[in-house]
Amino acid sequence: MIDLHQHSDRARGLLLRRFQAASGRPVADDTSFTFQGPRHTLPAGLEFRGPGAPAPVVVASGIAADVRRLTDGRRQILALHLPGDLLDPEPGETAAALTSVDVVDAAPLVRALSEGAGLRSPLGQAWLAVRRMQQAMQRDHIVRLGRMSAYERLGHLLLETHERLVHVGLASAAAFQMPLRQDMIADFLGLSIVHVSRTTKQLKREGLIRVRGSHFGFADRARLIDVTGYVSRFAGALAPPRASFDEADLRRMAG
Amino acid sequence: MIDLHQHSDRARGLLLRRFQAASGRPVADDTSFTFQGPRHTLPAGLEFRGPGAPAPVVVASGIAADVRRLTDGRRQILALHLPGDLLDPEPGETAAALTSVDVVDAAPLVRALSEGAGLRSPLGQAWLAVRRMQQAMQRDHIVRLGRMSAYERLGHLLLETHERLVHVGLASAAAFQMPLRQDMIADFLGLSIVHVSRTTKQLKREGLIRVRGSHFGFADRARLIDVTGYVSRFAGALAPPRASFDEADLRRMAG
DNA sequence: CGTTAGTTTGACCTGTATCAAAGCAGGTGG
DNA sequence: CCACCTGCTTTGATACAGGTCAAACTAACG
Repeated sequence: MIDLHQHSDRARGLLLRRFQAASGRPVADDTSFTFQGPRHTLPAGLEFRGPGAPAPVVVASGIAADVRRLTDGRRQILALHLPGDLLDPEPGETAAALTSVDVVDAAPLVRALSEGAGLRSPLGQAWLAVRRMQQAMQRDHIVRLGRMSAYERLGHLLLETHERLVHVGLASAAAFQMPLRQDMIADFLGLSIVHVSRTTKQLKREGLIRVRGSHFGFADRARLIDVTGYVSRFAGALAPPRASFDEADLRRMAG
Repeated sequence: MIDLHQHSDRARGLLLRRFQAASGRPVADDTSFTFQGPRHTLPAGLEFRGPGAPAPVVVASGIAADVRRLTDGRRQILALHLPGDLLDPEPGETAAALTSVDVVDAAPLVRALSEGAGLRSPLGQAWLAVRRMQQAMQRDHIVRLGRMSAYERLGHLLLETHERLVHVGLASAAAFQMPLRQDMIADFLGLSIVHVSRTTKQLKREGLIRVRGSHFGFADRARLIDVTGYVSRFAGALAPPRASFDEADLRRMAG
């Protein structure tokens, strides 16, 4: 009971930080929505297809991902969902819990947006900002896979993941707990496990990162940003929203 | 004048076919919107940033694309826009005319949707279907780049492009005019120009395709679909939504 | 402690890139 | 009508990034 509330509060806090980071503006901790149970714990390895029963959902802890699997077993991770992220697999797509994942139903938020505040509200704008950011990262991912070397891909991913964690308060300025195992990194970056290991070593050797277990630190973040061409997709980096079609997004989530 | 009208009508016809193909339902040729000038011709090679002057826009002829360029000149094509497609670059993203491209302003359509028909209408639903389809193809692209061989990538692209052209009436059942040069294909598939040439030859040699200039034919489409794992993203092909991660699944996968 | 899941290393192989040159149009001007 | 561009594709030779296989290492954990 108490546990449940702590969980919902945590998810709420993370989500609001996320909104703030994506929109670039503080989002008042208004009372237009609250999360209440049921809270689900998805065991590591669980794969499920969207739209799910409690969907969309907010990740409270653990790492989820959108995945595709080819007939011969090859796996490609399409996107990562860190704590505070909205998880809402498209119809026909598969999502997976990479680690054990706690989620809370985001329906109250959707309701608050479609009935109450609306997309014009700060909350609504933040929601849209998050979606735009997700799509921008999806495009980043295409570039990473299509035109970057393993070395660049890994550095880029580390910078992106770190930044996302920082913005929900789960990492300090120059170091973080990497939440992905090497096999997941491999399936995300389109590489083999072995090569991820070797590439990590190379980044270390060349003085760009420091690693102890799953704890990563940036030894020379500026240079890493330079060599990977990393561009932040958070607030400041995004142009202001366009007038048209805000409605579309809402309906998609609602219907 | 007359030319202008022909152009707008053509764009309108293509767009409606596109809507129909994406939504899987005939879209009545309602009069809720019409395209009128100005019609732009974007010269081949032009790059521009969204949101552009006439945005969104419908491609009437030619090929446009969303592109990213790395600092050292490497280019990655994120998505292709064939005739009948909506082109609406995100803020901060770059679009390019790969060939000379004729476009018409899609504002009338946008107005019709936001003021008149609404998203619940057949037209609105078709619009949403197109957007969903674009996103599905974007995810396909990630898989192609991350986990498929050059051979698979190329075959997959040919099938996709052909299908898209068929649905706007620009290709017959088993052959089509490939609208992309090999350097564009390379930048789309994350390959070198030379390897695209070699891979094309291999597909030919193995009896999957027939090529004469830019005219491509499928010699054994079924086998090509099989070997590339191609899945259509057009209407009928979308899996019906399934209720998911109910407790049953959780239990089953828990172990 | 032994067991297990994850990472690292080494040896080797292959897919794809790179470089450079040669073929092949389709158009232009002489 | 030929001769020559110019833009695109193809071919060959070679190099390298990244894959595969298999074994050794590490660390957490019962």
